[in-house]
Amino acid sequence: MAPGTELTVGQVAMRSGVAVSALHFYEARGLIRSHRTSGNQRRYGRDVLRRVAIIKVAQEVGISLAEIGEALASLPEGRTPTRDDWGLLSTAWRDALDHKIDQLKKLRDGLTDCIGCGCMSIDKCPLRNKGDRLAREGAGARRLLVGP
Amino acid sequence: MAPGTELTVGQVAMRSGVAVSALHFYEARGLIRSHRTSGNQRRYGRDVLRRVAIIKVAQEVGISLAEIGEALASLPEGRTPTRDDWGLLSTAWRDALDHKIDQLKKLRDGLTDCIGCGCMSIDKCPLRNKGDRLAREGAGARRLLVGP
DNA sequence: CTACAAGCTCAACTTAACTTGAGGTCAAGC
DNA sequence: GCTTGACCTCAAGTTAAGTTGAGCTTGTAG
Repeated sequence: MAPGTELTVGQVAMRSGVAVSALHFYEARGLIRSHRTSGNQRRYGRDVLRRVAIIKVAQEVGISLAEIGEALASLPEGRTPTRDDWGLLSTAWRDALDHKIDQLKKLRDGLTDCIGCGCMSIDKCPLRNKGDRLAREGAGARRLLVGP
Repeated sequence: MAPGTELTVGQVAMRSGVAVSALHFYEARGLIRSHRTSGNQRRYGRDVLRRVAIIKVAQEVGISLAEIGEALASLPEGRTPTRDDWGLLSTAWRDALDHKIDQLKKLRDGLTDCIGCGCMSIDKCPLRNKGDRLAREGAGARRLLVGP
């Protein structure tokens, strides 16, 4: 296949390290897009690799598909995101990430402190209280942890 | 209630911020323990609050109930965990946290880089490559956890 | 031109971590 | 002694993020 050619699901799967079924799934969820050949087979533009990469990385970090979907929705459909598109997305995410990193650090430091503190009082334990705050934030109806 | 008294599920729920049903659930999973009154109602020792706190915090960090259960199993049954018990747990978990923070930073930096880099080349994109690496790592049957 | 690998759809199953509900029991206040 | 609210059990439902399988179509290599 000449470079620049469109990709089949299988190719995307191989290159992205994501299962074909997962790609179908992402498409059903609107996270990626494809068009079809005359024979009804999916064909993807190269931007899909970028999108999938983003999805995976974000998931590693515990961002839900729903959230990822919202972020990706801000990218223009069908064309490879431009520098500016990227800028918007990544700036927004970076802020969220910064926040999250910060919280995790606090949590970590809390843990470290708790090694020494004895923490007999649940109510005063900084760790516990942090946990509460995070729990409240991160949890819609439910939280699934692939992550955070 | 005099201090030192045993707690009912409702009380534990209120004090720990966890639903009664979740407490039942944890008990079924062996993460916490109770004994019963003559009328078959659960009564918890005070150590349960600490355990629940641990469970919640660990979850924040992305540790599964199964793993938490294993860790808690190493704590002596029935008594409030000591400082040393805590030390072991929190050291291990802090590593998981560090890992997670690290991943978040990578994602953030990847995003940041991508603002400027234009990243038209998927193959060279740092984000992409990170994604690949992660994909390979977690690829087994399915990954659910943060793995250290 | 015919295998057979890849694709397609759709429904059902999976796991984690709970929640909800039905149907029945216990205990404390009036 | 009765009513009300907290408990109990057990089964079934829920959400996320996919996977698996059946049954059928495409496309490509020999």
